Amino acid sequence: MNHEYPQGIKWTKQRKDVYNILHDAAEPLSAQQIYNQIAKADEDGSYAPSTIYRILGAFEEKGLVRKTTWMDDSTVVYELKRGGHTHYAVCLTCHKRVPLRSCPFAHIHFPETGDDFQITEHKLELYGYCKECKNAKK
Amino acid sequence: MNHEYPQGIKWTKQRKDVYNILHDAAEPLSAQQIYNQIAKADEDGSYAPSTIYRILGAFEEKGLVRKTTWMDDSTVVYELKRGGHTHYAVCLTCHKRVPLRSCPFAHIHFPETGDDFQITEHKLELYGYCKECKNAKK
DNA sequence: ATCAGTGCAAACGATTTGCACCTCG
DNA sequence: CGAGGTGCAAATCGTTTGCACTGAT
Repeated sequence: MNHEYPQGIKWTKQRKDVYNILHDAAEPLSAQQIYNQIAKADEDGSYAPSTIYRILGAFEEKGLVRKTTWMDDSTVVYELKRGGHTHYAVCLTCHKRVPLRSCPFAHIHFPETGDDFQITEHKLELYGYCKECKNAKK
Repeated sequence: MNHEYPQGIKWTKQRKDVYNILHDAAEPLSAQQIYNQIAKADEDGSYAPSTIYRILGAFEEKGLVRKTTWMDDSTVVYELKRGGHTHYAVCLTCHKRVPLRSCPFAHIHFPETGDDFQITEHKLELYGYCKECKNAKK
């Protein structure tokens, strides 16, 4: 836990735990995943599920986290807002997710939308087959 | 209803109705939206919600529809698989969706994924502010 | 001390499932 | 006629809410 907790919010034990889990996560997590992780780690009884949801809601309001869903799965997931953003390639067979090492839009302009729509963010997911599943199919 | 129904599946009245609605839809629809549309149009009592879900599930298995979610909203939506695919720009204020008139990846290569991941599909959503909401903010 | 945060259990909305009946092919 | 589809109601799953209690500042 060698990191600072952002200011302007009350840091209870529960909130710190959730924050730490998101901080160490390799990819966006659902409320359930966070709950399970806490339940496993915490001997002294875990938190109420509702608490996790409320904490995530509070984090979102404060702009600490980004709320999204994977497009192939309707579960809501949360990720800490860091400097940049990451896109993923998702395997259609084993559902493994591989982060892209760069954003294809870094130096590319977005297409016109017809009206003068002002683009500020974007989300991209690639789908296909990972090395293992591709070979397995042969 | 001047269109053919794909073969290899039993075409009940209910399935035809759902198919027609998806056929005429401008964008992906949720089971609820389809249900509501049928409930409104059909005087003679509408279908059981479960029927809509089962029909959509059957369509997906047959490869007739594509199942997705909007990334800013966890609702599951379905769209008929047609020739191409469409991306949308979503207004962060009024949630209006504007279809892009072309896919930015039409002539652009995907970034490396590290492993040799074989990309077959992709999904993109742009976020920002539509003309009206952009002006309203001033 | 005070007010926001938490636990618990009940409420909710979307989706699924079991079972008896009905219908397309 | 027979396999598969449908309606209904109960069950499930993720998430939200009301209320009394607890804890951070």
